Amino acid sequence: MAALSERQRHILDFIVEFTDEYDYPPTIREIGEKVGISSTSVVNYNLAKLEEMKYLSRRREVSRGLSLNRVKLAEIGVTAREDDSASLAPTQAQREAVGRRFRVPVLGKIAAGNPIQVDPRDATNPEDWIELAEGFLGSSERLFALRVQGDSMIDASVLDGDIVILRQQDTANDGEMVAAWIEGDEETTLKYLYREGRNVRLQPANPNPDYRPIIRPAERVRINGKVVSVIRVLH
Amino acid sequence: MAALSERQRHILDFIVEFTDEYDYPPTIREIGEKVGISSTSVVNYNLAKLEEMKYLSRRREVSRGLSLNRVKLAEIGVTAREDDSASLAPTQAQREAVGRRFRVPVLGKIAAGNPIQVDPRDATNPEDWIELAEGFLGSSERLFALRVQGDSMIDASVLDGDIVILRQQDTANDGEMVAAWIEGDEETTLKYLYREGRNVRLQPANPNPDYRPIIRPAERVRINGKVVSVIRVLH
DNA sequence: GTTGACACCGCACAAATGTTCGTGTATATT
DNA sequence: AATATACACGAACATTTGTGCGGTGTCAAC
Repeated sequence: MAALSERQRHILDFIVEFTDEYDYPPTIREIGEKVGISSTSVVNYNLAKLEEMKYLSRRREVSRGLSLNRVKLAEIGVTAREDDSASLAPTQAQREAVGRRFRVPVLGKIAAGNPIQVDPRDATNPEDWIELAEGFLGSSERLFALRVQGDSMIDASVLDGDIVILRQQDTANDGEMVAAWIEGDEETTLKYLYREGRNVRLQPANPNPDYRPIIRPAERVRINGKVVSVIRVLH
Repeated sequence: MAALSERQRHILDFIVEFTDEYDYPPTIREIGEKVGISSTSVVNYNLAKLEEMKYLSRRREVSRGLSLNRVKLAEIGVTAREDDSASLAPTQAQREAVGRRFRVPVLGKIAAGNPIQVDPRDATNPEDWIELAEGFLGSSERLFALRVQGDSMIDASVLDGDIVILRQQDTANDGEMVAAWIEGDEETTLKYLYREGRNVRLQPANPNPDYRPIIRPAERVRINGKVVSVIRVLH
């Protein structure tokens, strides 16, 4: 699967921003204007690509017929608003009434061993939701979850089958457990993060020598988020 | 200010329903069709009224240029979807799967050698609550939580500071992780359970020889509950 | 009975907007 | 060199879609 071009990322960013502001998606021309594309057909072309990659769905011959896949967007760090689509924000009282709970989408599996891509099929419809109380993990903003596959983090007491909850962020401190996207390899993996000069070392936590650290130039590693919680369900 | 006509209410209902399904608002004609209005101008007329009454706002000369005021809608009982995090709306099945939320009391700390009587029936003063979604752990009945102190279960990837969620039950199968009260020793401990004849062996999961199995007559061990989930919050 | 506000209809127009086609330019592949 | 592919451009086209205007019917007020 092809990776996102910079242009496509801009398009996604803009659609999110626009939709959040107006409650309806932009037209092809509105996208082109903002992203700096003079031709409507080019926008159309890229939208088709984005649909192929499941970042959004389109309805043919329908104006503004876009529907974002926000779950998939979270994967690549395109953040959207968290709360309601009300153009007039809910009052404080209403917020209280609703309660401070939030759901976290379990986007798919992340291989902590042999790195594989987060399964795009499951990304459309998260396999599950984890519901937590605010305050438990601090802010409810920008959280998502992944199901761990493999044993590479076993020394960190993260087992195969565990669910890790991550806060979406682009950076992290040395020694923190992160989910990272490795450009070129086109893979997402769960590892400890260490910086080493211009490089980034993604360190597994398993004494088995099969699990080797992955060292890549910093600019080719994009951090998806930092692990803030680990959840295990026994059977 | 005039009240809502039945037609206008239908229009609002439809816009909400449509937007929830497609992520973009309907056109004037789409509204007319569904609500049973043959003329676009009539829809337009009523939309103007609705805007006057602040139920929505419109952008002139913009297709689908509607933005609902969900707060105002809530006042008159027009319900919208609860969440909007996923643009591809959850299926009914998924909605059901998420189910109700419930809170689990964190009753206290549990540690070998640190005698803390834990009585799930006496949840008078829990130090905290964990909030979970039903379906996540099955029934919400008879669940409680404890904060782990010590490393006796480190080999089971249960670390100091983790929160274990237990289902209150008097018995458990061999190999299950349980919280057990040991009469005579007057302590509650978190261990693996094994039966050995008339005896019960409570087995820690730590290679350190300091952590020895505890073997007691079955009648002197009371099982408080079985661990069904482990939760860790990183800092 | 006339007036005027209100709700509605049908239709035509113009603007907005998605689609398509021919073309060009790199880059990789054969 | 020839071919294939991905990406881009511009223009024309066709459909979608909001707007505007003339007209109808009802009802309460004057």
